[in-house]
Amino acid sequence: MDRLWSALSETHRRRILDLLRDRPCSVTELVEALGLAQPAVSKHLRVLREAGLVRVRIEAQRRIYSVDPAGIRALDDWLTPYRRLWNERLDALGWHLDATDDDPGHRNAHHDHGRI
Amino acid sequence: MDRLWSALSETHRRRILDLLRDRPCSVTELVEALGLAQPAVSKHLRVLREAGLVRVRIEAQRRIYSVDPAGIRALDDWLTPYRRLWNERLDALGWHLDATDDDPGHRNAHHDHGRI
DNA sequence: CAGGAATATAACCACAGAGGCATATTGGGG
DNA sequence: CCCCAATATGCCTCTGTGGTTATATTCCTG
Repeated sequence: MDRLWSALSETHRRRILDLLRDRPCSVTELVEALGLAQPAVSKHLRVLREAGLVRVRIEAQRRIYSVDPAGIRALDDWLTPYRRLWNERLDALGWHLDATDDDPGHRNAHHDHGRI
Repeated sequence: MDRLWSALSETHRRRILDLLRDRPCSVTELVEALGLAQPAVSKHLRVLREAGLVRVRIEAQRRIYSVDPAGIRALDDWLTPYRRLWNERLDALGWHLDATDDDPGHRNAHHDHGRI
């Protein structure tokens, strides 16, 4: 878990994920997109790989990297218990009940946060 | 956004969030729970606050900290475009459709991941 | 109003990690 | 088989940051 977070804490690595979300890329492509030296990018990719956030497919001398859903999944799992929390608070405070809400039934739940 | 991730990259800070998710706590309570020195905890709390992850309520000399949904919300938003991705991959590969799935209707859904 | 409890801030130290350059490695093409 | 292209790894440096101790601040209590 620690690896996951520390991998994601870096701007360039999040940028890499953004790029890979679009389409799988070779290292060279990423180097060009990021404006970093190639070794730096390779290192970032290593970190991302060890965190379960990207995968490699070897294709001749090219390494084609793509997002590994496992890592994202882990992050989502971590987030789950908190999501409940912010749903409660949102309607408790009468905030923006926008359309991005996945779970429409929840906002009507009787929120008795009795322990506070 | 950078602040958010760097705040979350630290184990103790994530632990603090875990604790606060249960109930709001004073600094001293957190100090005891974490086994860290008080100044260290105060610094972590500062970082979490500036990242929009916790809030403070002043109560006499006590500072009562609690989770600020805003930060969690931001993280969730970041995750959104990726969630689509791993949904596609999961059923494309016929992976573990375990019981942790929040959305029971989904696993039976006819998964036409037409765009990949 | 003095004393102490609760918390924040400052100064300092130590270590992790991000970046750069040089080099090793691997695979393909002439 | 040799050379080049693509990528990884090693080594070094430097900045960022987490931890500690000491001190400032704030507010209740006797």
